[in-house]
Amino acid sequence: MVHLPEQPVPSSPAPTAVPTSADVARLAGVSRATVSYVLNNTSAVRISEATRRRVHEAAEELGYVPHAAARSLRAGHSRMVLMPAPRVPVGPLHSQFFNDLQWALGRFDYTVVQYGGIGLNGDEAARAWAELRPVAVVVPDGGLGPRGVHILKRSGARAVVTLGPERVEGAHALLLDHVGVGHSAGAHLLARGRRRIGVVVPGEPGLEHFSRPRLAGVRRALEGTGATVTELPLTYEEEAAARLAGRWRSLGLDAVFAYNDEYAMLLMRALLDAGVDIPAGTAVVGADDLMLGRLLRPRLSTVHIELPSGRDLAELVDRVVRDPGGVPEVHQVLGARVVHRESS
Amino acid sequence: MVHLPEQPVPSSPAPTAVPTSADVARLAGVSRATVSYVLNNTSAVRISEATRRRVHEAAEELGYVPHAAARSLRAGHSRMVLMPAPRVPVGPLHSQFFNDLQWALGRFDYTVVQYGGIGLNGDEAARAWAELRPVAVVVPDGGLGPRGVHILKRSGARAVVTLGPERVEGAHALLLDHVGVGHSAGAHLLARGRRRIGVVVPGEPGLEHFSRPRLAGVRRALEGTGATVTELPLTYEEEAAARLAGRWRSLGLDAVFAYNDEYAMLLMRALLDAGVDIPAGTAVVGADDLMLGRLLRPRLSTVHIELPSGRDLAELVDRVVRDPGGVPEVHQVLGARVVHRESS
DNA sequence: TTGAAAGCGATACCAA
DNA sequence: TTGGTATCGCTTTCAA
Repeated sequence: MVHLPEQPVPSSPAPTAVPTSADVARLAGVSRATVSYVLNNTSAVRISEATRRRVHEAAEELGYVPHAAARSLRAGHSRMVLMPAPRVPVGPLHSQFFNDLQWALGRFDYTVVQYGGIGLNGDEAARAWAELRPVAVVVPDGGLGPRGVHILKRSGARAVVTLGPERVEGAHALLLDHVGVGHSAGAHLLARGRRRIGVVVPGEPGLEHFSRPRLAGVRRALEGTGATVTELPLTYEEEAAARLAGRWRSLGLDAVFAYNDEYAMLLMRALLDAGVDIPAGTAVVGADDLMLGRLLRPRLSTVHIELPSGRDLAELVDRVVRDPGGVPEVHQVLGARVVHRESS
Repeated sequence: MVHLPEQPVPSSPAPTAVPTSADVARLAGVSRATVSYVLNNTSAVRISEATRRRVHEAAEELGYVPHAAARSLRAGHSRMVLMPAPRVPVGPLHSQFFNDLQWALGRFDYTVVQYGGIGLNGDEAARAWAELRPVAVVVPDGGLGPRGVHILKRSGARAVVTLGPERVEGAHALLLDHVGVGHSAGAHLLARGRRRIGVVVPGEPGLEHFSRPRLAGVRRALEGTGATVTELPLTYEEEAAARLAGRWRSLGLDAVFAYNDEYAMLLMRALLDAGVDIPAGTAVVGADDLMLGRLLRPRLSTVHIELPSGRDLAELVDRVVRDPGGVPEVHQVLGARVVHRESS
């Protein structure tokens, strides 16, 4: 490819290059060093008030904004915390969590960047993230293996924290115990006298990381009780739910753990439309404890999930960044407890 | 602050510094230039197969990952598209849109970064974004003024696209016509014979950018018809909805536009619990056309909102980046159309 | 109090 | 085919 000279046809009013500290220095009639001192309020050096003013005015006039890449290149480190964007449609819980985390890390003077490594998988993605030289990486779902962790650390990441169902060698882990979610639901249904329990498994790709452990949890809760588990594949569509509801009686189930509240709402609607009595005929339990569960009739029983607070995670990140030497910590952070309402 | 020598107490197995292309060159016994040629597959230069292999092996062995900041510093530009994270809790529509956009821009070989300028406001935020020297910026809600646009452009952003209810001087705009959303709802309710129309205004801060125009749209639809508009402040809580429903009869309304589907669900539940007949007594219309609306009984009428496709926006961004000279484009991108179901 | 200059990591020109 | 080297923008030591 041939690079033409910059701005072959200057169509903008002022196709001027973006101002650098050298430009500011020139305009203020000082050296670049002085500009840096003034703009960063370097305390180790005293600059006369007059010079200060001149520099500030020059910077203002030029619309000077420092170049973050150059700065961190020089500094040898940044305060960027990278959080790869999850590739599955994220629920309100997750959004909320991300906002919290962002805010909390901001309090520690970190900058959170959400970066989409779409299309990349495994180590490819880790490499792409490593190029940004983040000081820490918080990885939501299971898209990172031990090799990825190694790559990130090798590239200077002082903290790698995974946030998912299982720990990853070398990284600190906040274990989101989805098995426990399923287990709670299963135990609850069992305690309510249910014996033939369906478990919704979303058909949407990318949700296996959550749905598999939840299913396993139900299984575990039912072990040795004689109660049975039936997998119920279901995509998030009305027709799919209607089809499932249509053959409900033939399934002979007396309860269903519907993966989460949204699937529960979908399925419950279809079941009611099909004349299934809830909870008398079939008990329904969701998960996530969203507002909508309280608005349904019958009110939806659900598994309340306690995500780690953004503050806690931010503190962990900061602690590890300051002392990266320690042994990877593993925290169980997902408190699962059943909120019993009317549907079970 | 005193900088101790790196790694005072090497607790990790190999506290080695992060490898640079110079390290790779040394290990492979070639120059840094050669390393660069090989790793970037520079076509303008031919490197012997043997050298290629040595370089690749060295890079592999060291776990070398290029330094994005250094690269873009040298190159003088990056392909980063910055999208400031919205500061309000984002709905499923928005998440979906962001994912689309990310994917679509990825097709053009851009990299999307979502950056949280939490706590900063106005020009402060713009300056923070400008420090990253993105080639383009896509700003979701109204957090950017003409000054901000100027700062970004001055810092090398070739495309600034706002995505919100009103255009911003100097930036390309995708006008999300929330007035039209309200207008559709109002016109629909009017056509259904309703005359005293309530409009829910969410109490949550940060939603005014959307709720005000929607309200204004309803007002406009009713102009000169004799029908009346009543503002209904409502926070997203069951108790608030119950209180509102409790004084419903005294309000004397025969219809309500509930801001969006989620607020509609909340309010509709409260109204039904209070014995209000829907739609006979009061018609309810939501917006966003979420799945949940179809699952409610009565089925929720809603305003379907057509967001711009990620592809379209990506194309706009790419086009403007390639030719930044043009006059800012303004696109109406929000197709609003009523989906009539049972609640109205 | 200010300036000159080295250097962070990668790339691309020009020589060899 | 490969290597030396200037350069991007910024910070920071060292000298003046």
